[in-house]
Amino acid sequence: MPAAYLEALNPEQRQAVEHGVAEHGIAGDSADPAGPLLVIAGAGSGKTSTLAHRVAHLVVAGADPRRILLMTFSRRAAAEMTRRVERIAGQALGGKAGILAGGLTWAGTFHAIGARLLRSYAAEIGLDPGFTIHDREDSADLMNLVRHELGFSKTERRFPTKATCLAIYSRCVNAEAPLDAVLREAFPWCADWTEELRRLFAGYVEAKQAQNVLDYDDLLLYWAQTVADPALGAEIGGLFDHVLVDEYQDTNRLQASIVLALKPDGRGLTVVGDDAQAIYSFRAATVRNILDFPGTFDPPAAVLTLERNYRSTRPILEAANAVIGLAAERFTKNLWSERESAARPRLVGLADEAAQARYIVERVLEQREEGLALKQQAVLFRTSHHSGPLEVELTRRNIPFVKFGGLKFLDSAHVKDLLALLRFASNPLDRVAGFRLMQLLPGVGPASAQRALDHIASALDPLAALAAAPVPPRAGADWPAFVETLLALGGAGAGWPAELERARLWYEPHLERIHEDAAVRRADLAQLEQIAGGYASRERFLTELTLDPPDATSDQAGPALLDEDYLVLSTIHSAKGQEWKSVFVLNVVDGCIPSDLGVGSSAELEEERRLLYVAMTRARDALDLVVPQRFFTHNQSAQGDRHVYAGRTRFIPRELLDLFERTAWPPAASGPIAVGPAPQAPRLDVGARMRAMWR
DNA sequence: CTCATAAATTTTTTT
DNA sequence: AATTTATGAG
Repeated sequence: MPAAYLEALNPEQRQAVEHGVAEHGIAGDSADPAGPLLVIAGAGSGKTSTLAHRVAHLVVAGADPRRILLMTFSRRAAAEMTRRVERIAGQALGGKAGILAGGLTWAGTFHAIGARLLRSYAAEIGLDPGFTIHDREDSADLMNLVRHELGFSKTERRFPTKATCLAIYSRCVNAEAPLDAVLREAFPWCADWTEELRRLFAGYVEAKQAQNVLDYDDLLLYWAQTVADPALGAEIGGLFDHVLVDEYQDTNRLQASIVLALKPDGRGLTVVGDDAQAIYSFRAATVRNILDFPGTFDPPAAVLTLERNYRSTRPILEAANAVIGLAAERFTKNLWSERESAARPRLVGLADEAAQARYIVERVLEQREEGLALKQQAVLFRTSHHSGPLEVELTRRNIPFVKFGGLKFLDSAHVKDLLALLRFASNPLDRVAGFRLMQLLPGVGPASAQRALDHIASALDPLAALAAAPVPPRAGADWPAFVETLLALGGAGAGWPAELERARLWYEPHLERIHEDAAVRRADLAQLEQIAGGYASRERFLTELTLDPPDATSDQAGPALLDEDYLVLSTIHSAKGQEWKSVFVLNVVDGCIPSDLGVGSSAELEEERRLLYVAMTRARDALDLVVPQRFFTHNQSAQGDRHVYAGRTRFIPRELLDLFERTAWPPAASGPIAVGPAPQAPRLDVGARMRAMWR
């Protein structure tokens, strides 16, 4: 008797769920799971649901949930997946749901899982288990320190910036490619610096090790190196009977190495993805992983394709298919839908970004009147700052919104200062944290900070050494308080999260002194304390916060907002895997999609095309692509005009136009009447004419 | 050596 | 528009 939850699946989904799982329990026993499986799952084809069902089905059939490794692209996806698995399996198991107790203990991102494994295997690979994790900015700061030490900051020609150096380093690691190849392919303008970069990276690696610090890439790199050892690889791989990987098209070579080292023969391995939705090659992800997957094994992996789309109406899907259909490379499937609708997606032409913002606000409100909650609507854009004018307009009209992607609240200086204090107390060898902290004190600059850090670097008890170190000449009265706070935090301390309050009390006077807008920033710190309460210990807090930063920012920040209705603003990248009833895409204009920067190579151009495809396939019932004739741009050329006149994106050429309903806004018939109190564009821009006289 | 000011240089997207 | 480097005063 097949389980009820299987009945809801279509034949392909069901095959994917049942692959290698016999009617009565897992084929053979759990030590001998099925061969490798690749599921190609198109947009909206029920991918998440299928994967969740498969995991649940494995558990129902007797697999131990604690021996299932489930790796997702984001923390949010992991949480969603866990929730669904527990629901499905809970229902099927009924009274025996106790089997799920503890649930899926190994569900998370590659980085989070890596951090956890490395902490427990630290001793065996010569790593101090107390390591701290640097986020992107910390890593860049450390890179900068090394760059300074090597004297690359005062070269004749400008050396690449710290961020660029880190990006190059990161790509070498993640693509498993040698430096010269990376420079040639991705950073040609830095090719002259090959030898200097090599020395820089060598220094960077040494600095990280001396300070007992890992960066994002290390979490994967150390993991890959560990499982590359046959004995350790077998041991760690042996922890798991089943390994499932979501969004496989957006993994890079390093991640693929890890997966293959865990399960060399592919037994128990399932990967899911969609080659048409690969949008992370800038992070060294490669579609080859998914395309080459079946042939990696002997016999090759089973391949199942999910082509039925349950999300979008047929006209929306047809338009999206047409866009991706023009791609240089054919994809592995064709999506179809049975959701009929008369409404084609709209292609809306309007004057500029201000009009674009007003159009969206108006349409969003209109749809809400018709009963569509704000939460069911989303605005997507290519780059984070494209939503600027819209955010202004939304704030002015009092429409609540939450923005995903772009600047995080953790990136703000004051939050980083406070976190640096906690990190430095936990790991006094973390120079980046110490360097940042000490310079908060008046009279302490880079030189004094360096000296103090040098003084404690080789000490057995670094904090004690700091207390004994000479006080920087101009630090004065602030220094003893600083040291005292560190000692208090470094010892047993007041416990968590009381420690954070102690840290804040030290920091607040400095905050007042440094920042004009201290009041606003204090509110952020209060919020941080709120968040901190949710973590068991300082270690957990610091680790998980860097790996999983709260990913939404909103104007009227605060947890209260999350209960209310709000409009979603998101970069296309952050919108991955999500769906809304109504979707707006901003700036569907050449120069934005594709981005001006993305037209260099044809590979980059193709990725931009997939990006538009991903954006379009987020929509269930309504899709508006907005095309401003004129849009604002900065630093395109040194003194060039800041307005750019651009046409519709090249990804929607004339022959595709019939798939869209083309409208102009405001409607021509409405005449010169202003809509609401919104400022109209001037009829005549006299100032622009005056400026033009002299060009 | 620190701190303030002026000049120069810039490539989105994120774990 | 924002960040980093160079320069000069104290």
